[in-house]
Parts: sequence; C-alpha cells; structure tokens
Amino acid sequence: MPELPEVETIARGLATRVSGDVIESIWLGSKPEPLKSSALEIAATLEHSRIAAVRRVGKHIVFDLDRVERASVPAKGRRSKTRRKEPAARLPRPSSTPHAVGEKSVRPIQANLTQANLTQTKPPDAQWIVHLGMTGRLVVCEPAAEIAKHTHLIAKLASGRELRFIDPRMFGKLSVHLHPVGFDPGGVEPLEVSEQRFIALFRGRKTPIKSALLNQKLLRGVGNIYADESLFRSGIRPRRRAAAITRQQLGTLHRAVREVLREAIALGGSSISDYVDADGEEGFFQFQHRVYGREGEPCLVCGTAIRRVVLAGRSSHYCANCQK
DNA sequence: AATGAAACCTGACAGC
DNA sequence: TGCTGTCAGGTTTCAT
Repeated sequence: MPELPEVETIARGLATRVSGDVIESIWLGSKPEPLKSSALEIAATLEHSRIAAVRRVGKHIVFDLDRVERASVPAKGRRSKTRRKEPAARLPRPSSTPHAVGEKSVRPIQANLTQANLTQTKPPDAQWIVHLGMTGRLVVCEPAAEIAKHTHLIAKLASGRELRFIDPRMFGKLSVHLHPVGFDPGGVEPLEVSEQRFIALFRGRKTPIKSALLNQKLLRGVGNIYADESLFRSGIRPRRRAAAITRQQLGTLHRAVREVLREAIALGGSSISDYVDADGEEGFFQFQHRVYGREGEPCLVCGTAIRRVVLAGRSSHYCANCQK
C-alpha cells in the first residue's frame, strides 16, 4: 500500500517509539505467506535483540538489531539465581572521553550517541526487514489492545508494549538478515541520486517511462501515485518511451520526483483508504494530488479533463494537454 | 534481454 | 439486506 513517503513517515514514527527497546519474545501467526525467512529464523533473530535503529530503504522498513546478552536464562532445568546485570550499553561513556570536561565539550559528544552514529561505527548484528506490500501495517500498542484480524506477528517489548504486524492481503513480507550479509534491495534512492546518475538509469530503455519509474531495481521507493504526480509536474506522458525523452526532460523529471517526494514526506504521506502512520495519524498529501485519482476532473493548470489509462496493469493519470 | 499481462489475496464500495 | 462486479498505493512469475 505505501510508497516511499508513507514508509518514511512510518519508519520515523517507529524510530521514536521503539528505538532502544528490546524484543523479548515473538508470536507468529499460522499464515506462512508473509514470511520470506523461516519462522524459526525470524523468531530466533528477533528475540532478545535490541532495536538500535529503524529506517527506510526504498519501500522497506529496516530494523537494525543488536544482540542482547540474555540476563537470566534457565539453563536446562536449572535456574540461575544470580540475575546477571544487563550489559552496559555499548556506547562509550561521555566521562571516559578525555575532553568531556566543560559543558560545551560534553554536548556534542552526547549528540554523537544517537542511533544513526552508533550504526555508522558498528554494523548491527542483524536486520529485520518489513515490506508492507499494499495493506501491511506496523503498530505499537499496549498488550491489552484487541488483536486485529490478519495479525501475523507480535513482538513483545521490554517496555511492556507490543509491536504488531497486520496485513489483510498478505502482500507484505518479513525477513531477517544476519550480519555481515546485510540487506540490499538494489536500485538507488530517489532522494539521494544525482542528476547524472538519474538520467543514466533511463537512457536507452524502450519501456514506457512510467513503468521504468515503478521499476524498483532502477529507482527504489517510487510507486503509482508519485510516478503519476512526478510525470505531471514534468510534462511527460506516462506512455512515452524512456529512450525518447531528452536529457533536459529527464533532468526536469529528476527534480520533479524529488520535489513530490519531499512535499509528501513533509505532509506525512498520502492517506487513501486506510493508510495511517505508526501513531495512527493520517497523512495530508492526498489533497495535493494533481492527477492521481482525479479522472474526469479538470486539470489544475489548463482545465482539460484528466485521463486515466491502464499501463502495465496500473492506473495511470495524466493531462493530455500539459503532458506530451 | 526486455516487456506486458497475470497472479498473488482480502476488503471496500457501487450498483442492482 | 445481499448479491455481483470492480478496484486497490506492490511485487513476482510466466509467457511472448
């Protein structure tokens, strides 16, 4: 269901809510469809792991996990009485830093202790990858909260809350990756790619530009809504062959894609049907759509009725006057 | 090799 | 109220 801006919004929401928390146990539903790794592998990897960071890669949500030394494990019927202390966080202590004396020098050091910097210096022990497909949702809730239909995974957190994965249509996917293999979906991030590189992605391709934009092996994260909106803003028809687009037009498209994605992220994504972020809040970008979902309505620029055609099995919306 | 269509599923909604 | 048909923001697979 969600595209880059929605996944980004969800990942940010989750990061603020579950970063630093520890997954104590995992419950998996009976439906194996959403699992790309084996149930055993997923449970073994997630249980007793600390969530070091939550971030977005393409349309995937990536949980960076650090193994937590188990505090007290009943070893073969024998319970260890002495509860070992939770190992101190893997962060260097500010006081151990020779220069951490004055306030001014302490501050930046503490600022360095963020998840982002931690993962930069030390790769995570494992990664949990969630793709939401069309209808997947990740919610953080109290254990008492009613278990929604189509709940496929529940992670019990040390904080007492639960992280749940719900997906009615089961197009979503869950997998785990152990360091050092790591997760790489291919493609480049549209918000990071240079104009040169962007243009090179599409040169010589005979496929319609819309199909190329949706190809996650080229550009990762752009989906149907933002492809249509980007093409409208750059005046290019969805069916145009990628190879037939000039460098200059591709440059315009490069800027349009990034502009649309940035605006959508700023507004918390597009809420169509039941999309909500990790806090249950709806996004607002759907009010900014200029072509998507506006078949028959007047173009906001020239008044021509917006057309809808099916391309590669997906609805494509465009203005026949503004887009050539 | 590359492109397009079909398939994977369930739920919501419109029309009868 | 209930049936049928259509559509859905994604990805993979299978024919051309």
